[in-house]
Amino acid sequence: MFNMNSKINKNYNPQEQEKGIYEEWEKSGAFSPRGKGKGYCIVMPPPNVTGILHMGHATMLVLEDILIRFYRMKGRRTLWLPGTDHAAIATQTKVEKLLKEKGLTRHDLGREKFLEKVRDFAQKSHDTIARQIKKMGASCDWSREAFTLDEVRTRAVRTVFKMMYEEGLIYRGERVVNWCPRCHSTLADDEVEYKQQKTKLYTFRYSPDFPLVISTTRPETKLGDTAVAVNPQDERYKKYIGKTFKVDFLGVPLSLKIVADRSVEMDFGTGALGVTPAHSLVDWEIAQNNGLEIKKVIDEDGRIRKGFGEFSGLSAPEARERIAQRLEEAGLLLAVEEIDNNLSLCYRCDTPIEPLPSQQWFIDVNKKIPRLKKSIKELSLEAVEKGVFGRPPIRIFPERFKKDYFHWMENLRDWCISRQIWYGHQIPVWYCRGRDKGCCQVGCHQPIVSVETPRECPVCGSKDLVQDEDTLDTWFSSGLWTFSTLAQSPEQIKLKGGKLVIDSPDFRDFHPTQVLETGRDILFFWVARMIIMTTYAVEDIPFFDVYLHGLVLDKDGKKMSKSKGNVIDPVEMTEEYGTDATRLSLVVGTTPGNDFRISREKIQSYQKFVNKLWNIARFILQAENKRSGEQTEVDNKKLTVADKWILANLWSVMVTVKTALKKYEFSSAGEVLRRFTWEDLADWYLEVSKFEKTEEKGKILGLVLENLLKLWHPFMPFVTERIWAEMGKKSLLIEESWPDSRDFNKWYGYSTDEFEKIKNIIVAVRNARAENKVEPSRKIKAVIYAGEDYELIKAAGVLLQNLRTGIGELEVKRKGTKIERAIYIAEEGLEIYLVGAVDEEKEKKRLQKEKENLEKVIKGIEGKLSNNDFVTKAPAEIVSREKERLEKFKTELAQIEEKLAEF
RNA sequence: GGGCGCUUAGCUCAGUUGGUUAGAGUGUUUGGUUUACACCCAAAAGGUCAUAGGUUCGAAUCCUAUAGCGCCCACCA
Repeated sequence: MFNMNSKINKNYNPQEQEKGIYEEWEKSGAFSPRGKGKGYCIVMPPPNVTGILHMGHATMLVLEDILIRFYRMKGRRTLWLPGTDHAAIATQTKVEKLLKEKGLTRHDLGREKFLEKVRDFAQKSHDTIARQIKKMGASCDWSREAFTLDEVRTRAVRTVFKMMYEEGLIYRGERVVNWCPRCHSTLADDEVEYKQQKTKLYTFRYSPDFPLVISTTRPETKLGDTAVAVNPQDERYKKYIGKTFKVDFLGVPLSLKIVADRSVEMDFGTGALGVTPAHSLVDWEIAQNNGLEIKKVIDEDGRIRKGFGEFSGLSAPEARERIAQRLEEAGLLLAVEEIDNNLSLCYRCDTPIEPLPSQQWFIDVNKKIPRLKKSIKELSLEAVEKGVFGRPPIRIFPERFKKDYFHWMENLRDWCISRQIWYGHQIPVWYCRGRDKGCCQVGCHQPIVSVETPRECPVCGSKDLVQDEDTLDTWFSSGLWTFSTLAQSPEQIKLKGGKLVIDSPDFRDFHPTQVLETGRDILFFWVARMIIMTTYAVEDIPFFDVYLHGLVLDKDGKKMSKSKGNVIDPVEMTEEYGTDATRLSLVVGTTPGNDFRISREKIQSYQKFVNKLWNIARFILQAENKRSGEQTEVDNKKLTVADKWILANLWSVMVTVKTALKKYEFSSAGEVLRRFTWEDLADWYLEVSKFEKTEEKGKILGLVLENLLKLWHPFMPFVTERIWAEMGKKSLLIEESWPDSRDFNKWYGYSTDEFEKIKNIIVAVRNARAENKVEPSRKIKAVIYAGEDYELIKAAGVLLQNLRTGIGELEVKRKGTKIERAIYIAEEGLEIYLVGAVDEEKEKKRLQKEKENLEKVIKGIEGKLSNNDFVTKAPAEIVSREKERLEKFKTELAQIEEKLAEF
C-alpha cells in the first residue's frame, strides 16, 4: 500500500500522495475493462503531439475521467482509450520553425531526414503528454494506447481510402483551393482564418470600348478574367447578357462573356462582377455554371505567371500596384475607395491565402454511396436528426449545438483531403512509370490505389512505381478514431460485403462508443467528420452522445494564448494546489457548452475544500478511534433526530448525484456534494457528534464517510483513495461499487424536519446573541416554551447548549409566562428567552427589524390570498401552503409585537 | 448579412419542467486559540435578476422588441 503514515497529518499534502496512488491504480488493473457488465467506452480525443497539455485538455480529461470512474463503479465494463494525434500541419510547422532557427528548411534535409526529425519531436511530445495525462489522474487503459499514425491506424486509413475511391467518392480534380504560398499546401475551408482590415476597392473599365464598369480589391487577378457577371434582375445590364467582348486589358487580350448569376448583388459597387475563375471560389462556381474558360494568373509562389505581358514575374502585391498605376495612366481608373474587407489568412502562419486552381484529392459529399443509396451528407444529417442503421439519433449536449451541426453539414462542400506536406499519411496512390508496354507513359497518371504498397503495375507489370507525394488531411485519420482505435492489429481491419469490418473483441464490446466529450470548438473539425467517416465505413454511428464543454478563459475572460502570456499550465496547478483541487475547479461552477474562467484563486478555494474533506475524515477516524475496514449495521431504533437527518440527506445526495451524472450535469452533482460535505456533515453533524454521544454515532459517521468517499471519488480520485486507505480498507476505492440508493431506502423515510427545527433555533439564538453583542465567552440562561415540541426540545437540550449558542442553564417548559428583560425569539412556533444579557437598545432594534421583515412577507402573502384569481386558479396545494405560511408568520408577528410593547 | 450565447450580490458564476423571503464561492464588516481543519468557526451587510412591453392567478424562468458584450458561420467582388 502507498505511503501510509501511522499518524495522520493535519493538512493534506497531494504532492506526497498522487504519484504513488496512480501507480497503485495502474498495478491493480482497474483501468482495463473488467467484468461482464454492459460495455461503456469513451475514446479519448487525442491531444496533438505538438508540445504540452493545456487547460482545454485538462477539462476534457477531468470530465471524461468522472464519467469513466462513475460508470466503472456502477459495474459497467468500462474502457477509456487514450491516444495522440499526429496533427500533420501543426507538428510539421513546429519542427520547421525549430529548423529555421538553425537556418535550415525541410528541403535542405530531404523528405526522409526531415520525417525522422518530426518523428523524434512527436515522440518527445507524446511522452510529455502521456506523463501529464497521468498527472491529471486519468484512469485510461494505457495498454490500448493508439496514435493516429501508427501501424493499425494506417491500415484503417488506407482501407477507407480505397473503399471511397472504389465507390467513386474520392476523386482527383482541379479545383480552386485555399493555397498557402508559405506552407506550400492547401488548407481546408475551416483552416482559413479571416481578419478585418481596410482595403482599396478599385473601380475601373477593362478598356475604353468595354461598356461595363467593374470594381475589385484585387486588380492583379483581373488578368485572368473570362467573364463579367451581373444579376439577372438588373435592368441596366440585361441587354448585354450572353454577349462576348474581346478587349485589350493593358496589353493583355481578354475575352469576356457577360453572364447572369443570382449571387451578384446589384447594389454592391457597380453591380457588375469581373469573373476570375482561377482565383476566387465564388467565381469558380460561376465559371462551372456557365462553362467559362479558366485562366490561371498566379502560381504556387504567389507570382504572376508567364504570358501576361509586363506583369509576368511580379509578386501579387507588386502586380496590383502596377496595374492600378497603368489603369490610371490610361484614364480607365474611375475611383479608388477604402472599404472594410476580410482578408483570408492561413491559420498556421498568418500568410494571406491565395485561392488557386490545383490538382487535389477530394471526397464527394453529395454523391450517393452505391451501397447505401445515400450521400455522405444525407447520412450524417440523418444520424443526428432521426437515427441511422437502427440506432437512436445521436444526442448532442447541450442541445443548441444541434442547430450548428445541421447548418454546417447542410452547407458542406466537397472535402479536399490532400495536403502538400510531408508529415502524415501519404496518400495510398501509386503511379506507374513503366514504359515497356507503352501503356504507362510518364504522366499517364493512371492511379493504383492499394492498401498494401504495390510491387508492380497491374497493367504493365512495371516495377517502376511512384507514390503520390501528398499526405492526407489530418482529420481523415482522426475521423476514423472511434473504430480504428478498437482494432488491435492491422489484420483485424477488413472489407466484408463492401463495408469495413473491425474483427476484434474490443469493437464488438465497445462500438458504438458511449459519448464523445470534447471542446465546443471541435464540433465541426472533428465530431462531424467522425460521424461522416463512421456511418460511411462501418455502417454504424461512432457514439450515442456528444457532450461539448466550453473554452477555458483566463480570469479576465480572455482566451488563453502564449502570445498574451496569460496561459495557466494545468500541470503546474496540480503541483501547486493538487490534482483534486485543479479538477474541481474545472468542473464545479461551469455550465455545459459555456465558456468559463479559471484563476489561481478559484483553484485555491478548492484546495481548501480538499483539505476540509481530509480533516472531516481525520476527525471521524479519530472519533471512531479505530480504523476498521468493516462496517456494522446501524440499529435503526437508536437513531436521534440528527442521525436521521444526516442519513436522509445522504440518501438524497446519492440520488441527485447519480441522476445529474447520467445527464452530464457535472457541476450540479459537485455542488450538491460540496454542500452536503461542508455544511450538513462538517458544520452540523460532526459538531452534533461531539456532544450527542450515542452508541450508534461511530457507526453512522463511518457509514457516511464511506459512502461520501465513493460519491466524491470520480471528482477527486486521489484524496478519496488516500482516505479510503486510512480507513483501513483492504481494497482500492477505484474498484468499489457505487452506492445504490435502493440499498438504503429506509433512510429515505427518515424525517429531516425535527433536526431542521433544532438547527433553526440554534441559528436564531446565535444571531440574537451577536446582535445583542453578548460576549462569546459569557454563558446565559435560556428558557424555552416549546408547546407541542416539548419532547423534541428536551431531547435536543445538549445540542442547544453546546453548539456555539453559549447557553449555560436551560429550562424547557410546555408553556409559561412572559419574561421581562430578556432577549426574545419567536421561532418555529416556540418562544425562547435568553435571560440576563439583553441590551435594550440593540434588542429593540433587532425585534423592530424582525417585525418589518415579517410584515413585508405577510403583506405579500395576503396580497396573493386576497386575489380571487389566485385562490381559484392556482393549484389547491399551493394555496393551502400559502395559508399555512400566513398563519405561522402572523403568530410570530403577534408575539414579537407583544414583546416590543415592553419597550 | 445569418445564427448562437451572455447580461442575477463588489468580483466569478448557479438557478433543472414558471410557485416559500432569488443561491453559492470569493471579497467586505463584526466577533472567535471551540480537544478535525486559521486551507478553520460563528454572525451580518449586500441584488428594482440589462431595459421596455406581453402571456399568466403568479415571471430571473415563457413570448416580443431594444441595448451592451462575446462567439460561430457566410463573405461582399
